[in-house]
Amino acid sequence: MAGNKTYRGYQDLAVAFRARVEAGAWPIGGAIPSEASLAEEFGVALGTIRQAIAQLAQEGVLVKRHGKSTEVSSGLSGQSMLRFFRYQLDDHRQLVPQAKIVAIKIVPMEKRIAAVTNWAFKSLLKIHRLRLLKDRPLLNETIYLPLPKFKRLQGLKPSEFEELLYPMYVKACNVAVIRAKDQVGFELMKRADAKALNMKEGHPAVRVHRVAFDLMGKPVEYRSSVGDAMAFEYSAEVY
Amino acid sequence: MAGNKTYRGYQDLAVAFRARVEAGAWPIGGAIPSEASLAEEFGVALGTIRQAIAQLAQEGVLVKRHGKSTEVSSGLSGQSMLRFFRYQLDDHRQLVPQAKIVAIKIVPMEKRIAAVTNWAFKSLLKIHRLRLLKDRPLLNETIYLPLPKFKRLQGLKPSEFEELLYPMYVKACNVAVIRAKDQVGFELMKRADAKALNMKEGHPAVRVHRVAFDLMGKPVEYRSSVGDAMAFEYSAEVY
DNA sequence: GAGTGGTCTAGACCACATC
DNA sequence: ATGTGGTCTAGACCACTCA
Repeated sequence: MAGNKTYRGYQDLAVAFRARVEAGAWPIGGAIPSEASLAEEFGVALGTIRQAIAQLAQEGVLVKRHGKSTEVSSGLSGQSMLRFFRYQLDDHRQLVPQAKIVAIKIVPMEKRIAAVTNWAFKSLLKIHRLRLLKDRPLLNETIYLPLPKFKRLQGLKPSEFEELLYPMYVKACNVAVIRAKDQVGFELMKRADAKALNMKEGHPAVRVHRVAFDLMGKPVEYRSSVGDAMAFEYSAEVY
Repeated sequence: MAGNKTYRGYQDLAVAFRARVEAGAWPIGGAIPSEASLAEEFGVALGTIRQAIAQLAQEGVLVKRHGKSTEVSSGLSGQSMLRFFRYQLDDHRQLVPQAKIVAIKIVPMEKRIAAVTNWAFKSLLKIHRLRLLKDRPLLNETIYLPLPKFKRLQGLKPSEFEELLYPMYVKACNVAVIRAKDQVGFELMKRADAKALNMKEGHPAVRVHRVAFDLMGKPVEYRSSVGDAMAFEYSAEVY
């Protein structure tokens, strides 16, 4: 029915599927057509469709649900930096993390950000955000978003922001973050961070620079998070 | 020919293959039999064998070589902690990292180590090791190895150790490390670390605790590495 | 029970590495 | 040229989800 291009293998199918996601034909969080119907549509065997889907599932673009459907991933959710803090370890687990938007403004592109993100945009949405636990500020975050794509956040009031940003990106801007790269470094706390966190300037601080990627593998967010180094414990897997 | 057990799916095949690796029937770094011969041996279709192999390849146990063979992984090699240091970034890249074994001894199991590794052994091989760049000490490492398995390292002289430990584990003890979990934290440098690194006690320090896993997914090494926090930059991917 | 993804088969042909 | 892994097919049957 639809297969317009010359067919050259399941990788081409994966590309075609990706294109549908990008075009919005397969919306974020929604189910894609069944394997059987795709096989018919593209004129290939079921196994070939399955191989293409398996690859995209592996990359985190699609999520398979046995007996139900295969869906377009709606991205990361519980990946907050807050999980690296070891405050109140013995305390009750019922702590509700809070988020407070301090400021939102538009700024011109900065060179250092363009360098790590490869963004060619001219202006950025810069969001200043505080993360708290039991009303105590733990993380001072600065978030940079490319403006064409995230313009719907531009006019929002701080109170209209949700606690978790990634799910909010999906709803407000149709962007799903499925992968990120973190850089964890150490520094002496700068005045601005110290003020926001109610700590002393020069106190040992941890700084995490994160670049987040969407379903197409393109960088969609740059974030810098600063907190108390002595209470931070980062964990990661190495392969 | 060999299929002794009741066959219940490709996951059972994966288990059987893993068992062969563990038993040494398929030696580390060596090629396993061809897919066709395995299909015949186990009395299943080629595709089923391929699925089992794909799973183990995904887990890092096997490595596929198109046109050649599928091999048992010989593990990580270039995963040194030294890669997180940003000394002489503009300098020539030709820096040869060095490693110096300071001390080797046998110690009784420590509770905190048993807690994170689940080891039930009674004694450990404790290796004190220094990592240097241009003769400058950057990392002070303490490595704990369970003793039955690593007894062949016990009698070695410091000079007989190689620069990279993981490849050495393969050769000397038939253990391949294919995965690890890192925990990155900050602390004020303790006297012993400061002395080893030629720094001042109380200087900001980074500490990485690592648990390394072998082909069977079992923890085989616990390591604690301390360095100058100001020169450290850890990077990781988030999924 | 209908529909979906998961497993398996038997066989064909392609792509790569090696001699 | 031979042997290995990689791709694809067409069809069967199983396992899970949900109305």
